[in-house]
Amino acid sequence: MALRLYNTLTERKEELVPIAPGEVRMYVCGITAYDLCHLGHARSLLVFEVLRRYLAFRGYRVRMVRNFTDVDDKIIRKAQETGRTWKAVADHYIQEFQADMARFELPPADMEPRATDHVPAMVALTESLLARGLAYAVDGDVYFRVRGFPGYGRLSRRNLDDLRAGARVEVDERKEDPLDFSLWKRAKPGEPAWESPWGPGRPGWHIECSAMAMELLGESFDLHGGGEDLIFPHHENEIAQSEGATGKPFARHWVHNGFVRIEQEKMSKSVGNVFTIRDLLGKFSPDALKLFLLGSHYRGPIDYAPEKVEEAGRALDRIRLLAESVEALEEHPRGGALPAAVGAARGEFVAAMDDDLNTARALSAIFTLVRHLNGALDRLPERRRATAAAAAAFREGIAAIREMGQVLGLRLSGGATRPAEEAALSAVAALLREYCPEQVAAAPDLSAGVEALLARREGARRARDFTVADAIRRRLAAAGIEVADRPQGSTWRLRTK
RNA sequence: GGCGGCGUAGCCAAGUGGCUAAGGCAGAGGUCUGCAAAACCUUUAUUCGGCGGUUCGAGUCCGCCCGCCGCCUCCA
Repeated sequence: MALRLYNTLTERKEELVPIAPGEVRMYVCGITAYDLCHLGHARSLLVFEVLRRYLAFRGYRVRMVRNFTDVDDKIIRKAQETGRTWKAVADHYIQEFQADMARFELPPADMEPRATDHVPAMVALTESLLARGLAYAVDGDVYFRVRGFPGYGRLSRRNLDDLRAGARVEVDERKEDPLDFSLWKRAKPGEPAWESPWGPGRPGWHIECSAMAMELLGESFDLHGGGEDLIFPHHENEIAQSEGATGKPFARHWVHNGFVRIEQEKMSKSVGNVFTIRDLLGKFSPDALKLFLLGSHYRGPIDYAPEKVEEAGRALDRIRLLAESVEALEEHPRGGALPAAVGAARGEFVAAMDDDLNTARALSAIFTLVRHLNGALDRLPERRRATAAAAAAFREGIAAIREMGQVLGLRLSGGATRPAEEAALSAVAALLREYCPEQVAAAPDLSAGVEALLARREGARRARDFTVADAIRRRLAAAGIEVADRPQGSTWRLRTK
């Protein structure tokens, strides 16, 4: 068994066979640094991070490159609008991107090149395309001659005549064919410029990725990815430029993720239905957002709605609560029931991931194991006494869940999110003023506050004043604090969203 | 117009022609509890947009129709 991944180029699932045995070299198109990232970016970022992690899990060394486009029309326009330099705009949004990645708990790629650090490679690539007759220069601009590259349209399955018929491209008199695209753009006054054989200018968008990918990964590498909207023209053009210049195959495997939609419509700025990563992570934990995104297959569309992320958060809590219960197990000679099914879950997880990164199915394997472990836990005396062997088996189960979760980029541990904590804290403060005013000063943090309220509640319970006891419990629950009454006393925990 | 995708339970969603159609959320009943919560157990699609066809057998393949979406211009 090996990983089979859908290849856009061949329209079928194909086994990923690295060119260099044991090592996968992958390039993923990164962001253009002119605005904050939204949920669509988050999905793409997550999908390829999961791919990378799964490859590592399968024993491959992985080299993943994700670029930054730090010079282009949109950046220049943003600079003009806001009175900053193009460089300041790009630097700023790259920093914001990195901050978002940290909040979303995704690590950086192995290499994160900026386009402007690789201009000489882009110039060289353009020169070699000119030398091969696949490009032509006009007044300081250089265009790729689409008709000169026979394979053009193979990735996106388009033929040039159809494209031309449907083309809504601005007619540029200087182009031989309307579909020819820029390799090099002559600088207008005030625009960023690098020296070149054709005069000062800057590289076109598509050539950036070709040049950086080949410089960092070699002329031929294993996998190239991005959102499905990049298939045409961006990736089509990358293939034409790269293979046109080298005569060698560029990327073997092309992987594209589907869109995030809002109420059946593509999320995009023109529609005005964009949710930034930043806003979403103010409301939801990274794990909940990830679980939501991984709940459907990466190639299909996914419809965003806040309730769905909340649902994912509830599902996630089941895993967290199980892990906490297992950590709290007490070893006892007369424990019970050994949990089984760890091996089966792992097998199903691998089978699912091998089948075109089917994270939804992989998650079902995890949740099935969660149910089995919970069931075994329920059969333990007081749900907490296990023999040494049983306790070890439970811990092995949790370790397996953590390991599988980790491949999916999930943390599956740790406390509640900061927003949840802040909301809980203010609710607790209000309850303290109402039920134990003398304790307000003595209970400065959440934990002390809840403990004081639980002590007050325990007093009420002893006095069989269930009205007060239940009111306190109900209002704590409303604040996200879940109280459980056990034979040994009451416990509490903060739920996440 | 060209190319591509989707339509599975109340909601989300997986499903590689063949045992009883994953999993999550929500709902109902039960166990536990002073009552709850959590957890577990049971339960919720004789059926996969519609109609035909291929096949011993189709959610899965083919055709047509209906509905939704995307790409063809910058876009994850």
